[in-house]
Amino acid sequence: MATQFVPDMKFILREGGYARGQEGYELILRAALDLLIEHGYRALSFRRIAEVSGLKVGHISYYFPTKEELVRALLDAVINSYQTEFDRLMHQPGSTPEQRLEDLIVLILDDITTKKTTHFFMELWALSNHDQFVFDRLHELYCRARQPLGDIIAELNPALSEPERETLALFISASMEGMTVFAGYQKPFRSRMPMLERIAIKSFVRLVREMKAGEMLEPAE
Amino acid sequence: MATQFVPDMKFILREGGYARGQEGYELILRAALDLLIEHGYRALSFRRIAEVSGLKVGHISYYFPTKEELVRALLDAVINSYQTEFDRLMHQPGSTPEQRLEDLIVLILDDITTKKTTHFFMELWALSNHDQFVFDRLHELYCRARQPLGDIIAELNPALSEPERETLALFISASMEGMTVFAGYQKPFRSRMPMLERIAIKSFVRLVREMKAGEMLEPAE
Amino acid sequence: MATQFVPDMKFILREGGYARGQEGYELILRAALDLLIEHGYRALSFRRIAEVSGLKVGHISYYFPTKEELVRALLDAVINSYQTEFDRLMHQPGSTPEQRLEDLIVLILDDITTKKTTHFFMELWALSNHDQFVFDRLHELYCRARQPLGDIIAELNPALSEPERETLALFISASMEGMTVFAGYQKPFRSRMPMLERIAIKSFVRLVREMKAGEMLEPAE
Amino acid sequence: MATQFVPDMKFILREGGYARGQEGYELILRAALDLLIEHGYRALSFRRIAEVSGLKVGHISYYFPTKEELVRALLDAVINSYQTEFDRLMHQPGSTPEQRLEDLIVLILDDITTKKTTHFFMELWALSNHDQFVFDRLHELYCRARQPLGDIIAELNPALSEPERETLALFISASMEGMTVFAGYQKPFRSRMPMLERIAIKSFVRLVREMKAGEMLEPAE
DNA sequence: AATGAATGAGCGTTCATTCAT
DNA sequence: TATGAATGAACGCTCATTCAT
Repeated sequence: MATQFVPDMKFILREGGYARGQEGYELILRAALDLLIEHGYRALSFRRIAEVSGLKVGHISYYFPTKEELVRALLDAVINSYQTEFDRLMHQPGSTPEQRLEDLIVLILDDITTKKTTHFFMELWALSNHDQFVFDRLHELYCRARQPLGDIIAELNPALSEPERETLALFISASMEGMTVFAGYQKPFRSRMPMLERIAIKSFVRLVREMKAGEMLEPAE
Repeated sequence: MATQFVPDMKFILREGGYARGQEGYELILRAALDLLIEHGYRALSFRRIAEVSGLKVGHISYYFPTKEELVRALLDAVINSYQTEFDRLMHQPGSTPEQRLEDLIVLILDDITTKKTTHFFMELWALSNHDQFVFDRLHELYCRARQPLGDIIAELNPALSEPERETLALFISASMEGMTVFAGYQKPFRSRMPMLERIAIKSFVRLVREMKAGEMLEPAE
Repeated sequence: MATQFVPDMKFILREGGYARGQEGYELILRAALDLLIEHGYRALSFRRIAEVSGLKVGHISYYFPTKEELVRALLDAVINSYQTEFDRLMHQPGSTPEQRLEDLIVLILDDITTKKTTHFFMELWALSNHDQFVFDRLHELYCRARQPLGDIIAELNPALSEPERETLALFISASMEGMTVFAGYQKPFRSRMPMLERIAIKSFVRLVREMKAGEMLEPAE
Repeated sequence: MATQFVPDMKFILREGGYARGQEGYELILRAALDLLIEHGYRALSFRRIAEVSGLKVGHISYYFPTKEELVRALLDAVINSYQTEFDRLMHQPGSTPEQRLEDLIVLILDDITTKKTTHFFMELWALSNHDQFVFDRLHELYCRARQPLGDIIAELNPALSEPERETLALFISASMEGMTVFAGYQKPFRSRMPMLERIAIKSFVRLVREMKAGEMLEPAE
């Protein structure tokens, strides 16, 4: 029934079990992610997963005894795949720090326009307000994703202290996440993402370069 | 500091004041908003609204024949209240354009740290991916909220074209929304919001001032 | 499907509600008792109650939000009906104390041979081992049922102390309950109940008459 | 005091000792009995047996293809063990018949206060109402357990006919079973069991001695 | 012998909704 | 207006059982 959205990510492997088991395990997680992205968390029920995956309801709770475990496994798998991809892409050798910063911005803002990222993270944001596990996993992911940004900032502006670099990275990261709301997948200003990208590059590069140590600590007079 | 846009919920009242039986209408929406903010969209059921409001389930579907109507009425009312407050607060006479921009930034970023705004908008973002009505109302709200920002930009940098000003306002607005994810209510970097505010002020003011016409249209060389 | 076993007892009335509601309420409890007696506690499910009563599953949890509440209401109703009947029958004016004791024994042992009493109490005994509520209600019922027995003993043998009378009543009451196991409804020695009754009368009357104060406190030498 | 009929569960072993893989068989029944006694028949599921025994669900239905077979094997084993112990303990040579009767009463009433006997037999009583197999096995057990009692009665009162002796044994046996309800394990009058024991001894000895042939056949005048 | 995979029925419970009162 | 009664579908989950490995 649902659009067969099958993300291109490697899921966590289960430990042990027969080969046949791994198939069902993956089918379930793929179906679950499909539902989450296509129809939101409300649609994430054992019965709808059964429909989409072609398995039976009881079979799903054979792999995941409770819904909580299913959700955790799903988030773990998807967040891990983001982490893996981020780690890979962000540490690739670039020429100048400016160029690497620019590449990073483009990478993230492009990712933001995908259906998967737009929908998945917006669900996570909402869930994280009422679910400690989601909150923690999300925090962990963002921390790791900010790390390469912090490294580049350290190169571009060595005068800044560690907390200052961190806060700057936070500001830039947050700014980019905010683009999801207006220029994410099928958002009203999706078409302006290229312009927003240029503004971001211009603004962030200058911000990092010209920020003076201590400057962000004093209240603006 | 920490000006709250919507200190109480008078806004929920329908025009014309208290007609007979209108108290029920208000009670329901108040309870619904409370549930949405405190426990998320999952908790927004007729039964729980009945519990919280002290009314009976049947009574709620007397006012709102379907859940969809209730949700729409709720979002309508709350979004309207934000709109009203935005319109009032953002047009208040300020000294210089810079000062007015700064005031606006502080106003929005402070509002973002409130429980109500953090939780309510994150629910809206998630819902807007699968519900056209939410999508439209949210778009409308943000358009009106960006208007005063566009006006200030026009004053600060008259050389920019209308679409350029709009895109700049979009960028700034999106950046600030993104702060919700990291420095919103009970978010991991809530305590750094003051620093983020200073960075935002510094960065946005310079960005608006120094942006050249046509600059954001060309790809970065 | 089940044999339409409809006990002749007055159920507790609900407070408030429409007249139509009382019907459904009684239908459910009657069906529940029917199932408990005919097929045991295992058969006491919302779905089987729905089948037997002709109502819908959801309707049953309208009256009884949880199964625990249903079970409690059922036990309350049935135990209350026993209490009412006991209180009525046991306090009726009899000629001599011996005659009243004999009447009581006959009353109880006859009741024990009914399907309702045999099956219902055996379920309760089993449940009471793992359910505090059942334990408490059962204890309460038996305490009240022992009271008239204690009164007769006091008349027949005024020399006994209060705890001695109580323990004697306990012994006699327990003895009679034990008959359920062998001479209850459809039990292997059901047909010998008349003989057991005569033994009981003979034995208990003599036991009460001839018991000496302090005798049951000393270990047999 | 407090002689326990079945101190450990060796009895559960099938004849022929430990064949290969028999450990599983024993583990399962041990776990099943544990569950039945600790949490009642409701807890007797393959899953919970698997948890308790450390085996896998599939493994349990390898030994016992259906739950019915498992339950029957369990009851069979446990009832057999009671039978064995009864036969052994009740035929041990005593001095006088009175003394042997007294010993028997003490033996049984002490056993009744154990958790295992109180819980196990109350489950059996309830099950026997809806399960012919349980009914039959229980009947058989009680018949054999009554035999030594009948023998003692024959010695004490040779004037009684065989059916009269049998009925007297039935009455005494039933009386003692009834003590389970009030003075069994964790029952409200558990602490009065010593007094009840003395009453039982006094009452039963006199009853057996003084019962006249034909007396229990005529209605009391 | 032992276990993982899979099934289908049933469990208590919540849900939005309809309708008579 | 307001509420109790009633419905039917779906929820997460447990169950005994079957089967391939």
